[in-house]
Amino acid sequence: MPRDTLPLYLQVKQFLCEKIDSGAWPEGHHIPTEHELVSMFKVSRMTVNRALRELTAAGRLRRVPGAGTFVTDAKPSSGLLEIRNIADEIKDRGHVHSSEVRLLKAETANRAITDALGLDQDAVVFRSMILHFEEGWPIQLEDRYVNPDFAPDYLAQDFTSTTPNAYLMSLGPLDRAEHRVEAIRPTAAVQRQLRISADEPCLLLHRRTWSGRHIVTRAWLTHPGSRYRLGAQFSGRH
Amino acid sequence: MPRDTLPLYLQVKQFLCEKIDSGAWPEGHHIPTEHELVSMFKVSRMTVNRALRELTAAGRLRRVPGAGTFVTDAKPSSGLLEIRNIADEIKDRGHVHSSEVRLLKAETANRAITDALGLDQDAVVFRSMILHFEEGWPIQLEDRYVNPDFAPDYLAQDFTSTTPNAYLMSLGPLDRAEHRVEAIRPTAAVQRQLRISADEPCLLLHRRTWSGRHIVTRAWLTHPGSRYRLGAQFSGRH
DNA sequence: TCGCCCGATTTGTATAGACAAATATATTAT
DNA sequence: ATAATATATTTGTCTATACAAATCGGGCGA
Repeated sequence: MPRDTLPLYLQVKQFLCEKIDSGAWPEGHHIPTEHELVSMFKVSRMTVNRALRELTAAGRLRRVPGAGTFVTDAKPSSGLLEIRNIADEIKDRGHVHSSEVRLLKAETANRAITDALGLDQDAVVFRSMILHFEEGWPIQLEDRYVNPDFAPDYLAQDFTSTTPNAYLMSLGPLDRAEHRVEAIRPTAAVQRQLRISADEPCLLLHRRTWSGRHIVTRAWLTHPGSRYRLGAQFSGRH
Repeated sequence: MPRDTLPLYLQVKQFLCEKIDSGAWPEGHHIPTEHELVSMFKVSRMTVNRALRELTAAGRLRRVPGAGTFVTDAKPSSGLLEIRNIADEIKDRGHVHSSEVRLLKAETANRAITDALGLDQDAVVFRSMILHFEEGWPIQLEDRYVNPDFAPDYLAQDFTSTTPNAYLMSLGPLDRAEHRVEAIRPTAAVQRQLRISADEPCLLLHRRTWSGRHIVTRAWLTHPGSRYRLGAQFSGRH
């Protein structure tokens, strides 16, 4: 049922989200009451109520009967289920994302890599290493091998403006992914890149992505333990 | 706003969920129209609409304007950090699982805990600490707070024969869970329990579980980084 | 027979009003 | 001053109604 104008309850949601995202309403802030929003938007209370109810279900607001509606203290953590690129994740937190390409070349991979990508031994594969920053702080070191059959122009991309994940998804449907999460000690190279000490634990997210029956890419995403959390929500019936 | 009787829209949701879960309405089934549900439950259309809208948001129904409402084809993929108990996981690997109960008592929790469980301040909550072994090696330290309203007999259970997770699931439907994964340095207590050194990173899985609108349990699951990996598969569109 | 139009059905959004329940605030009594 | 009480505020649920938009089905005409 597309329409020329956005439904009223979505307009209210949009307004509220902007206030929260911009930081105008910090965590714990007491937002306008339903009655006030009714006056502001000239809509019925049911419409305002729906907007507030949905944002509450989404975890952005917390409502206390008799008291008021407040901005949720805990920001929603990143989705582990969804294959998101780190840039979107950071932007959703209202932070600035930037990245540096540390390596982008073709190389003859070892047996483990070619096997994983379903290629012949000694086949040439693409490799990229990209360091992602959140508000200027290193937040993820992305070490990635890519199947050239799937992305022949991979090396020609500018990965400071788009992420490998976003680029690969634009080429075709990525229909399956496998993740593994580990807590590890950083190697010397990782320590240097992420600017952390040797005793800081790291969260390593290992990801393999399929398109059809072939593996498209295999990535190791290393995060500093002190600056990153991986989150996921599941909802069932009610 | 607890009440003696379940809100009408939840009654409708419950009815629909039972039909779907029992298999009475298979995938793709055309469920009764809003008008029919209005007649069945003697409620207003807005109430029925809310129930259907929320189940659609939860991914259990698919609505087509002008056509009808259908049971979703794809079952919810609990693929990722599935709520498995560690015992099953270890057994699936063909290994021997054992466990030791290190603590099992009622205590007056701090504000953060009672808030999380939706209880009054200074309310008494149940707490358990259980150490799980795989082939005799410590593999998980489970520190858990439980809402006594949901599991009044929690303290009387024998958690060497059944896990807290399995017990809680037997009491009622756990319909929502939130996970967070971190890489952390072990505390002194954790080092001792898991028999690891101070420089060994640990994987901390933080889990909150809901039943209806109340949090049932909050658990911290700490694994030694060298002996544990968290795996997950996810298929679907992007 | 095939295609088109019109009406019936179904979902999507929106309103105004109502009462209940939980909380906060002000008032009163001790 | 403190405690108990009354009042106002705020959220939660529910109803009856209305119109819009999308789809489906049948009848009509070429």
